[in-house]
Amino acid sequence: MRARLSDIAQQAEVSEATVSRVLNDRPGVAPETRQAVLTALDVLGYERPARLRKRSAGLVGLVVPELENPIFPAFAQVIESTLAQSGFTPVLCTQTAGGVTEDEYVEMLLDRQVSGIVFVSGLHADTAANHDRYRALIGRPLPIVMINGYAPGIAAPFVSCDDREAAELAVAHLVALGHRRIGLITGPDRFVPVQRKVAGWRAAMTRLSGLPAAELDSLAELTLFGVEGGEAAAGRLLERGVTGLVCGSDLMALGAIRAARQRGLSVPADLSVVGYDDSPLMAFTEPPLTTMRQPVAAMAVAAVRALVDEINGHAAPHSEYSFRPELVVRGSTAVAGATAGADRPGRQQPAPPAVVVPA
Amino acid sequence: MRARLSDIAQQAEVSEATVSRVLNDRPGVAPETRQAVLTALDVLGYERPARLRKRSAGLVGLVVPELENPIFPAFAQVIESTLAQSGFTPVLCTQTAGGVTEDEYVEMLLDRQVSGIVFVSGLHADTAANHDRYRALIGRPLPIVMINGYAPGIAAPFVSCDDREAAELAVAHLVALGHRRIGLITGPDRFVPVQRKVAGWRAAMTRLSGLPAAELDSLAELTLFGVEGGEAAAGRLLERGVTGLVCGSDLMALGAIRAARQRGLSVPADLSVVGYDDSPLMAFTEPPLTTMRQPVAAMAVAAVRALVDEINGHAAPHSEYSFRPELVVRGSTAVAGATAGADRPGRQQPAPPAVVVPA
DNA sequence: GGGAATCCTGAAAGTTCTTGCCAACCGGCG
DNA sequence: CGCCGGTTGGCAAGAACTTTCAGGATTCCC
Repeated sequence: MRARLSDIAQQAEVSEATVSRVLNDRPGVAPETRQAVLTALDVLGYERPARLRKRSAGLVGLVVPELENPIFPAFAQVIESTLAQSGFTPVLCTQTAGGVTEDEYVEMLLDRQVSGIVFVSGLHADTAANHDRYRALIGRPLPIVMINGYAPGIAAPFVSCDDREAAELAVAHLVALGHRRIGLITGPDRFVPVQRKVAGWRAAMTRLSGLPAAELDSLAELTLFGVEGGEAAAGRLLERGVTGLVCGSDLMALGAIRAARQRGLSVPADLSVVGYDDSPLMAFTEPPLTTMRQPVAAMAVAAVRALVDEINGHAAPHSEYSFRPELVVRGSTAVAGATAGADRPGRQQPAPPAVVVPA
Repeated sequence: MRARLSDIAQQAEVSEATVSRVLNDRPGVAPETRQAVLTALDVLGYERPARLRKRSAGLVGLVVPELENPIFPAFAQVIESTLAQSGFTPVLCTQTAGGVTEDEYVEMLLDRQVSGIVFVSGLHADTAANHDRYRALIGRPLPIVMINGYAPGIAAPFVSCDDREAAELAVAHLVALGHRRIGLITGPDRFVPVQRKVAGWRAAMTRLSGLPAAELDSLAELTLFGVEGGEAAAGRLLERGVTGLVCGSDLMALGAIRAARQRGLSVPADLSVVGYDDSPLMAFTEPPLTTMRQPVAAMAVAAVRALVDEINGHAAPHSEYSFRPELVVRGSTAVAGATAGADRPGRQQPAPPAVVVPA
């Protein structure tokens, strides 16, 4: 049996009339009385009308694919604090293997009446996915913003790091160190950022490495994201004689370093590795990872600003904001052909400060 | 003016009686008619009662303090997938500096009618916080489970890693390597896990190190969580001649290693460092970090199982489930007095497999 | 200290919603 | 064709909720 007004009135020691006033958010009730009624409401498990729920507006969904790659917690953290500064309450939704899918999360967020949704590396980055889901959201209308990925025909702001440029800069860095056989390790081909990195790598290799185009195909390994994928792919590429590797994520780069070590090779003396993301802790790895930094904070601020503008009715430009990656030179890249242990006696001494080379 | 039953009946082209039947979820209404009424409800913006909202049940809040320390994403990921397997939809809430507080998140979760809440390292671990908030939740009643922290007088299941044991094992490991002046670096004193680590460290030091009790006080540094806190504290302890350090988190351990390097010391030759958590990527750090592993998966499963039991009305024991930490020996600890570069020529070769020493 | 204005509250009157009953309608089936 | 089960509308009684109105408390001003 559901609680009735009379029950609540009894619990709060007021009259039914007062309870009714509180429930309908009408004036003429003292704040303490109002609070007492609300408390009684909760005690008896009475369902509050929506208007009494604080900030039911101001909720923003944040959908990220996973938390294992530290770049995603990093994005989540920055976006959340930026949203909070704008007065919105973030609701973080992360997919898990065999768990809740992006669509299910979106449905839940719609039920919860969110004001907008930020997608980080979601299905919008997957060319094999149907993007009608996003058009449906925009049509409701519900403001959405996409980070790292692009799909044509979706009238929403896109915020991306320039993957193509990142791959080109990584290749250029390795070429400048004397490398020529430079492999690429990244994720499955259906993802937009992967395609862009492949394009950038291929363009830079064609321009700078002097390798014949036919040979390039054998130096690109598209594998699973994560340490293990990088490890497996690096193993295959090392057999093809690469001395430099451009990786699509820092985790893949760590996997590649592990693969090299397992073959008795030293990084960076025998193999130079460039990561991608500059996710947290990469300065503490062995060796400290040279990587392409995504400007996470700037991207988060841009995404939140665009979303807030849309929420407030000021349509943001529905184009792609492209952010420049920075090359962060640490210890995983070195001049090609340097011998292990010669002038690099391990990294026992204080690590040299990272050199940041803006694009 | 709010929509009335008669308006909805008109919109759906049915009678008021039918609308009333649908609203109260009573039998005797054809599925198509029911759907038509629900549609009319949404068209007119009538607020549906909770029971008609899709999957409003099955939502579980997951409150974590931050995402910067990788142990928290790790917990979140495992708990989320465990919850998903039990048919619950996790809602992850992370606090951010200057952003949403734990209480605000809890209030939002209550509004969203969650079935339960999991707190990871929340205010329940803070002895300076008022724990009435948790008693109020339990009184609603709402099932809650706490991870890593304990507060007496809260009738909820607690799931913790045995901090005291972890600190003792870490000290024992360092003592076995010949260290005697072993410092402790951990967070502010008001947190339960900190107090327990201090107690464990003190007990083990008294038993094993031979140092006078009076001297111990100067070897414990309570500082801020995070890399910078560890760095600062390690600097102070190095001046007091420690050769081994037990740290309250992996991030602090990384900070401690950085502090040692900045003073020209080598880890582990001049200073051995033990972390805590075995958060992801710690096998890739320089040097690979010796650390006390929290059994994250086991703890998550236990916490979720307890919560699901409570949600289903089978009260779980309201005591503390204490999980044993494991010592994971990697490269940041070595025999005391070993000279830099002598028998440890850097870690250029494949890292030896980590040795896991269960408690 | 008194009086008036204001705010808050409860009783009662008024409105909306729920429920039970029954008849009407519809389609399937013997 | 007529029976039958399921569905729906009409109606009315009554329950639940809202609003009105007047009384009581508080405060402020003189």
